Amino acid sequence: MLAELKSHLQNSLSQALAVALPDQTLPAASSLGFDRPKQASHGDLATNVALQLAKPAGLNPRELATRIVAALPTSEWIARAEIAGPGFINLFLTPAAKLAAVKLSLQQGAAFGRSTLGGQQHVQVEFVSANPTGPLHVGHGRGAAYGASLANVLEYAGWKVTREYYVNDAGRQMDILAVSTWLRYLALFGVAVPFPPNGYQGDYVKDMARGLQDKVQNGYLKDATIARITADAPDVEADKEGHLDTLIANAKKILGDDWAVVHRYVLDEQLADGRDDLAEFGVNFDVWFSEKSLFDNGDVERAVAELAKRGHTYEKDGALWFRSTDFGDEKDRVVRRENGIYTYFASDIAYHANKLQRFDRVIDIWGADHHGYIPRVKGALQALGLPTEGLDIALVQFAVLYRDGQKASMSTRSGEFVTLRELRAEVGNDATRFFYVLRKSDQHLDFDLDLAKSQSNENPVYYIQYAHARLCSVLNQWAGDVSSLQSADLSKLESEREQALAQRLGEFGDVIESAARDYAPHQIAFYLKDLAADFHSYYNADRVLVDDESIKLARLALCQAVRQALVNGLSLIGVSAPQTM
RNA sequence: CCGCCCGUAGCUCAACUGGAUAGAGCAACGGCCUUCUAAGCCGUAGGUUACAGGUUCGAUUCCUGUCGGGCGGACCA
Repeated sequence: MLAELKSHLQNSLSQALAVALPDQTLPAASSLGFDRPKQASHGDLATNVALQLAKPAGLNPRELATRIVAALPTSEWIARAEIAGPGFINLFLTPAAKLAAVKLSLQQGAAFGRSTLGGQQHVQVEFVSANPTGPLHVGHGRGAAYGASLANVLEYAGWKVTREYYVNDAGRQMDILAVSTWLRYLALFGVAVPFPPNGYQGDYVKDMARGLQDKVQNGYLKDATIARITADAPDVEADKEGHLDTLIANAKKILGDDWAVVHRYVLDEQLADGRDDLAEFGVNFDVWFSEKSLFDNGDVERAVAELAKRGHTYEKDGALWFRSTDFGDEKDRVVRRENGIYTYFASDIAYHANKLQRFDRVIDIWGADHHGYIPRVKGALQALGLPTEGLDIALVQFAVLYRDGQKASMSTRSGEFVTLRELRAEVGNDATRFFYVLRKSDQHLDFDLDLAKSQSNENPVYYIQYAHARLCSVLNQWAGDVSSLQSADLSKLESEREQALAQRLGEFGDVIESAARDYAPHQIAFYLKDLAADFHSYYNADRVLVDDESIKLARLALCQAVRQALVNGLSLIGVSAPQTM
């Protein structure tokens, strides 16, 4: 409901409460809420204050409700109030109240639905953050769609938002990618080292190898031989991880300074690929934050030292442990290994410490498989004396792709994954974004490829877009100046369907705030479906372009107002609003 | 064995954070195109909200237990 209407109703109700319960301490007007009843006979809005205040007041709820209604001041917004059920107060609104959103939408245009809920606080949304070791797959796609939509919604609801991608450019995985690429490169010159089973198998690695060849020809061939590369390597069957680590060590030796160049090359290639992929998907980032930079500038060392200084670490078996069990974790965690190398966890502590200093609020979007990580991260921040209330971690459940009723598998190493790029090419960006965001993020997602692809009424994404196209068509046929519709006489909108549609329009701002508060952009998709449904129903029942000029203008005003909400809402979830279909 | 998420119509999912007779889409069935886009509309049918207790005026929602599914439980990331 519109802010103006809401505060009016809150004040009216508050006045009535003061009369009905003169001796009670009453809730603040701004805390009074209203429900939207499911049934039309229960009015347009309902309040349960009488049920809630009955007990402290020592009255029965219906009696209290009667007193409140009797004390309710008369209003141009409230047509009447009724008492129902155990003590609900049902409010029936006047047409003027229901239609108020139409004018507001016309006036505010692209800002219709914006809110000041966030108070311009600075929030960071960190998402995707996939290892740049290969193409993004459909699981990353869901995190991307969710994170981008959430960031948009928060921004629209009055936060200052920074979209950030944490680049894991420091770890062993990048080394594995670099050595995988180099081995493929060597193979181009006939140096056929047996490819390790736990290396990166995908064709994109071979593409990068050819890219290296184009760049430097045989410049990285050095004096590599199978014998030198596999020197001192344990048997693959017995110890494949050790085998791979030895290959990496030998590659570093053979390549010398060029190792860093190859490493940098594969990183840049994969980051650029991911960035392009995401940009085409309508997902953009303000900051690409390097994990490696945390090591280079000493942040990791400092964070661990601070933990130690505060007495939350101990040494055991040559490694340095963080006593995370003191903070609710199920076991203590290593931050620095026996070999002196910091764990991923250590850089993650430094990263989160860094983030909490930069922002009022930090939202991490993680795959649900990382849930076990939460206690140790929050524990470490607590141990550092940082405000963990500022950190929210939103888990996104897996997306499982179905094709012809069959599960499609996805494993990066095996190279048999369905990439985000393939998915987008097959399904289209709009349907992909919509399907991803149509489920609550903590719900497992069955992504039905055949349904998403279908260009038919089975596909829900077209339902909303079609409503928009119809609206455009009507407005185009009228061919008048849309801005003139602001002065239309809305009292001509007398039918129930028109008022219901206008009322739905008035809920848009509530949905934005609710979606922002709950980190739940799916609510917007559902709202848009409802709004489109109300419009389709109206469109089918009544004609817009009628002869009566004032009625026509009023209806066009409603159309334009609804169209604006559809455009605004669709853009938040990254779906286009086509003018024709 | 332990921890987290989940279980709602045949299928895929909602349910305004504890409200009234649990709602949509698809699939099924019956209607509506010489009039602004039929990718639409109108209607019918479909439920013991996994199960058993508990909390209270009131539970899909909160608590306990059972069953079932997913994911975790590295000096990997």
